[in-house]
Order: sequence, then C-alpha cells, then structure tokens
Amino acid sequence: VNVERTRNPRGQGARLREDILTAARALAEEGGERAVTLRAIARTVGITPTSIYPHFSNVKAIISALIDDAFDELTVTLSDAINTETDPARRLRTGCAAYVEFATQLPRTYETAFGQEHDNTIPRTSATRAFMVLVTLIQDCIEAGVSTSHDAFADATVTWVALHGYATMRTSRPAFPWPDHQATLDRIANSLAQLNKPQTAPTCRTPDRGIQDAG
Amino acid sequence: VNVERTRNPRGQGARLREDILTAARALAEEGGERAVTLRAIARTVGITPTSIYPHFSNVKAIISALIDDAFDELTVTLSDAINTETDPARRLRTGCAAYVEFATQLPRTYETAFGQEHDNTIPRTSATRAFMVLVTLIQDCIEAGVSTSHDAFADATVTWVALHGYATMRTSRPAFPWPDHQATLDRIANSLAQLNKPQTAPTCRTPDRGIQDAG
DNA sequence: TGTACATCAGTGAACGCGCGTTCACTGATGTAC
DNA sequence: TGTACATCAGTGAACGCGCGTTCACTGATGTAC
Repeated sequence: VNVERTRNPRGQGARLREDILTAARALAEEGGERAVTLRAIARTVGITPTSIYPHFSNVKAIISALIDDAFDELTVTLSDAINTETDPARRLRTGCAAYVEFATQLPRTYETAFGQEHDNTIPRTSATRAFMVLVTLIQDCIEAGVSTSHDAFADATVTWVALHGYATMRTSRPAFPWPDHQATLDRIANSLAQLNKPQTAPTCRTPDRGIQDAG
Repeated sequence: VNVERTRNPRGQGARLREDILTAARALAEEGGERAVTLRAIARTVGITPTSIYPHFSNVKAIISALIDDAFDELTVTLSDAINTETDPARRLRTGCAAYVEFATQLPRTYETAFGQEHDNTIPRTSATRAFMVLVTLIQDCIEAGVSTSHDAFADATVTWVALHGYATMRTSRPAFPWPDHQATLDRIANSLAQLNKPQTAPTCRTPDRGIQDAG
C-alpha cells in the first residue's frame, strides 16, 4: 500500500491511469491473473477502488490493457535481441532464445498474456506484431538460403508453439529433468525452422536417467 | 443440482467420494479449474458443502485427485490409440495425433492437468506414466531404425513440449489462422522425433495470407 | 481585486455475492444384551 | 423377542473474507464576471 500518494494536480488526472496499469503489472507478475483485482490494484496504488472507474470501465479492461502491454514488451525484447546479430540464422536462433528467456524472466506476465481465461476470439494486434517478428526471421532465412522452408508462416507457427510449450512447461514444472537448455532451443530452431546448417552438435546422451522424476 | 439423490446405505458412505470426483470432473471441463469449488461440487452432487470433508481434507486435495485422473485418462487414451498400429513410425504419429486430440476433446481438463496454479514441485507419477508412453514410442522407433535420434528422452521432451504448445494454443486461440492440422502434426513428429522417412509430403504454401488475423 | 461557481480528482459507506471452513446437531440403521 | 445404544451418513446455521460495483458526497483549484 502506497501511503505517500498525493492527489494529482488539476488536469493531470490521467496520470492515475498509468499508476493503475503499473500496479496491475506488478500484481500480475507476482500472483498471476487471479491476483489482478480492482481492490488489490487500489490497495497497491493507494487509492479507493471507486477511483479506478473513471479510467477503466471494469477489471477486464485493465487486464486487456495489461496483455497488450505484455505483447508489446515481448516484441521490443525480441527486436532488441535479434538486432545484436546480422547473420539470418544467428538472428533466428537468438530470437528463439530471447523468446524463452522472456517467458522465464516474467513467467506470470507471459502466462497472463497467453492465458486462456479471457476472450481470445478477437485477434489482438499486439500479439500479431510479436508473432510477425518470428515470421520475418524465418522469411529472412529462406531468402538467405539458410532455411529449406517453403512456408515461413507455417514454419513460424510450429516453431512458435514449440517455443511456447517449452517456455511454459520449463517455468511451471521445475521437477522435470529437463535436457540441456541450449540443445533443446537448437533442436526447435534447427528442426522446425528447417535450418540446413545446424551450428550446434546434436545431443548424444543415454536415455535412461531420471525418467521416474518426470513431473 | 441433483435433487434425486438418496442417502447412501450404511457402510457405503465411500460412494460419495466417487460422486464428488465425478462432479468435480464435470465442473473442471465446464468452467476450468476456477469453477471447481467446494460449494459448486456440493451443489452438483446434491449434498451440503460440509459433507465433503469426511472424504477430502480440503479443495486442493480434490483438484489433485482430479489431475491424477486426467493424466491416467490421457495415458489410457494414448495407449489405446497406439495399439491400433504395429509399425513403430505409425505408432508414434498416431500417438502424437491422439495427444492433441485428447486436449482438443477435453480442453479444460487438459488445461487443469497441466495448469500452473497448483504445486508442481513434487513429481506426479500419473504424469510420468503418460510421458513414458511417448518416450517408449520414440525408443521403439530408434530400435526399429526409423528414427535417427540418439536420445529418446530428450527427443520425447522436445516433441512433448511442441505437442503441448500446439494443443493449448490451438484450443485457446481459435482466431489464429492455423496451418493444416495433419501437416503440423507431421512436422512435429517427423522433425522432433527425427523420423528418417516422412510419409507425408512437406507443406508448400505461400506465406502471405491471413497473417494480420493472427491471434 | 473579490467572489461565486464550475470542475476536477478523488473519498467513503454500502450492497449482495460466493467462497472455505467451523461447530453442533439429526435421524436412520445395525448390534449387543 | 425387545430395547438401549453406538455408529454412520449426512444436515443446517453461522463465521469472516475479498470481491465488483453503486451511489452520494468532498474539498481543493481554477475561472468568469
């Protein structure tokens, strides 16, 4: 609870909107989507629950704004990461690693963004932008001749679902005896984006260890 | 609300335990994990909320039993599906298809089983059994010489996360312009389980359609 | 320069709801004597 | 064969909690005249 809060000056009431979203972001990352309630936000910001209504019509609108924020941040994170490289194949691999890293650093935020609890029947522009980064990465590999893919969209889709499944399971099931992280990332990028010159040696390990610890 | 319920005969009180689990299963598939509450279960069974306590110490115990049920059902579904085939590669492909089909038919149950809301730090035997089906399928492919994999466990892991990501996203994001289902399944099985004789032609489609509709 | 008034950024009390959990109780059924 | 009693399968009222949302209000600040 932020007790030090002082009333915004006249004409600056819109500042509260940002404070509400910041609080909602913190709550989402701390306790997941279920923790993002009107009253919890009000407590965090240091205002009355009623004060939220001039800025958001209901709690769903806040969560929707939160999700767009998360996708936008993902897009920026991916763009920043891939722009440290110039080689198309390296850019793709770096992008895949950055994707999983984002979900690892902000697991609850990622989970909220991709959550199934809210309405997904309407496409979300912010999510499309993030996905387009991956499509472009694969398209660039095709054009550079380092991917044998014939369909950047389909291969981006399968790469994306694999990265998504890996990211969510790795963060939520720590008891599972996960194989080497870099090797797993390479397997996804090399196989599904159909890179024709894998730069990491394939994994060669005996299969019978720790299986009974699978979560 | 089941009004026709009659009190169990003396000595058959344990029957209520099964009724509670059945009601919990129905609630989970209808409204997800959040819908599985003590009072909702009691309403569905036609009993008082208090009557649950002799059978389960709290609501978490019910959900935990529910999750084990779901994994057991997944294991049975996978086993039944693969036993319709004898060829190792066909068994693997059939298993992958059955996995996604299970998640498609029971999306909320699947989501509850793999949910991140409960404690995953302790491995779950029921989940391990389901995963072992996949490991065995790949191991059999290796031994039959139809997979170039050198590590059944690692390749089962990457195949599993891809199937999981695909299954959850496909059911929860209907607005996304999904590529052909069978082609996507084959891409996952062929690439990640490293089958050396793909039996389905690779997809060859232009990449620029419907991308702006991505969800 | 003074004052009435509108506006703005919020507050505060209250509502009905569903939740998990507790405690004391009930009423039918079987069993010991 | 009759009856007192234990057991079993539940019931019913109540608790405190956090929730979203409503309604009427407040008090500082700027502005028109």
